Amino acid sequence: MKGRSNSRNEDPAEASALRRRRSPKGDERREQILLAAMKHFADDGYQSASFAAIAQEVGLSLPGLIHYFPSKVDLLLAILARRDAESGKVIGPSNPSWRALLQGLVDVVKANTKSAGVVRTFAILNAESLTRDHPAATWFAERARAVSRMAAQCFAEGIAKGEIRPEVRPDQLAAELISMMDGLQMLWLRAPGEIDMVAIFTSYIDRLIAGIEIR
Amino acid sequence: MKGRSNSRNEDPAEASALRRRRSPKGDERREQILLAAMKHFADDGYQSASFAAIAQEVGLSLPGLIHYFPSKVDLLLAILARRDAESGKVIGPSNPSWRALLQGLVDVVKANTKSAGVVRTFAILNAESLTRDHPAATWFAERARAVSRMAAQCFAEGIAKGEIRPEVRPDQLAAELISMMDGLQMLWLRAPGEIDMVAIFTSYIDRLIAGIEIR
DNA sequence: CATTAAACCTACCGTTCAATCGGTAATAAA
DNA sequence: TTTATTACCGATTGAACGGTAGGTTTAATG
Repeated sequence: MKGRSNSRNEDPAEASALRRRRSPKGDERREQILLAAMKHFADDGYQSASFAAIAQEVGLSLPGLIHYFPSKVDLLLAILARRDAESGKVIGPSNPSWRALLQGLVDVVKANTKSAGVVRTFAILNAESLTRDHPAATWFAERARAVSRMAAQCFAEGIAKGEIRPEVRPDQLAAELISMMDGLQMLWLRAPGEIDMVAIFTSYIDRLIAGIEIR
Repeated sequence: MKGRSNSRNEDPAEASALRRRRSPKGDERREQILLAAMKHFADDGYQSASFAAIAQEVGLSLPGLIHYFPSKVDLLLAILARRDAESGKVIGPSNPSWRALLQGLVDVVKANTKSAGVVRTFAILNAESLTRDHPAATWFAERARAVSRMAAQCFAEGIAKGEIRPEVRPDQLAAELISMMDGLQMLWLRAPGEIDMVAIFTSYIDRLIAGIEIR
């Protein structure tokens, strides 16, 4: 009884929306809101950012904002969900070689220096999510875990192929990589412009490769 | 006219306390408060921690706490000031060789895994201080700057002495070190026990030395 | 012993904040 | 055109928060 199936409209997009009416105005609003929220979270963090201030920035009252995102937490989760969707498109289920992985990370750092706003948002939220009961804690934890496992897998294959020294511990090396990237971002957040993230990370990666590869 | 100089009491400790009466009970309270505050800041961060809850933990009402620390910011700054005092005792104005510096950092990481509570407090505050107008922002920024300059100086001397490859950029290497230490702490904060900070940092430092020294 | 500061307390205040209630107006679908 | 849903708003609420006012008791000092 859930589908009357009389009209010609049966495509998946409509089916997933399930009784959800769309309006172009609403979609645009959602976009504005997510952008404004990211900006506020980037400045003040999630906890200190004011839900009402975000509403005001897009020309809405607080109830007006709540119409789109029923609570502050929902707004945060929507931002994280969108990040999932976007990175899902880009990365895909590929399984790169360890050299390609490292080169890819360098590219990521390069790209990050261009889009400072988004990067700042997620770096701030990442740091803030270390506190107790933070609504984004599990998201960042799982994300770090996934990346770590992926990288460790690459290094393990490198060892198996005889390209990487066997005494290298894949999981530890993966943790080291993540630490360096997150740490660099923290330093960069504090003094953007004073620090050359790309140069530092590149020289680090070069030294890393030289240190683990079998010549 | 600032000193009446009639009584025999003229030692510096008394002079700096300047009309301040001491009581053993108060000193003990101050100690309790600082400890409780660090615990709360470690759990929730400065912003989300409740001033009144800290008071309650040491068996005081909020005004009772305010008697000792006139505001929440004052309490935070007192914690930072104490850290300054303690690290001032330990480090001193020494100027170690770059090898001694790196070994010292490894020792610091080792020591940190023992005293998790304090470390967590400062790591959380460090991360939180990245947000706008955070009361601890300048403290952490200046601290990072000081450490960075010190390390860069060590590396520069190493290059001058012909022990380190001349293409190494001292300031960038110093930034890399700080990034790694802060990043490792973030990862460790999220899953303490799951990550072997000492092992990861040690192998990183070993590879770093091998990569920059002239053989 | 007298004085004075320390060591607290109860009661209260002003603000900020996320969220609710109960609506109205526009608009898309049947 | 009817109907249901979207897209909002003004007023309000309740809780949490940092901080103040004004007091009393305890204890150190001269």
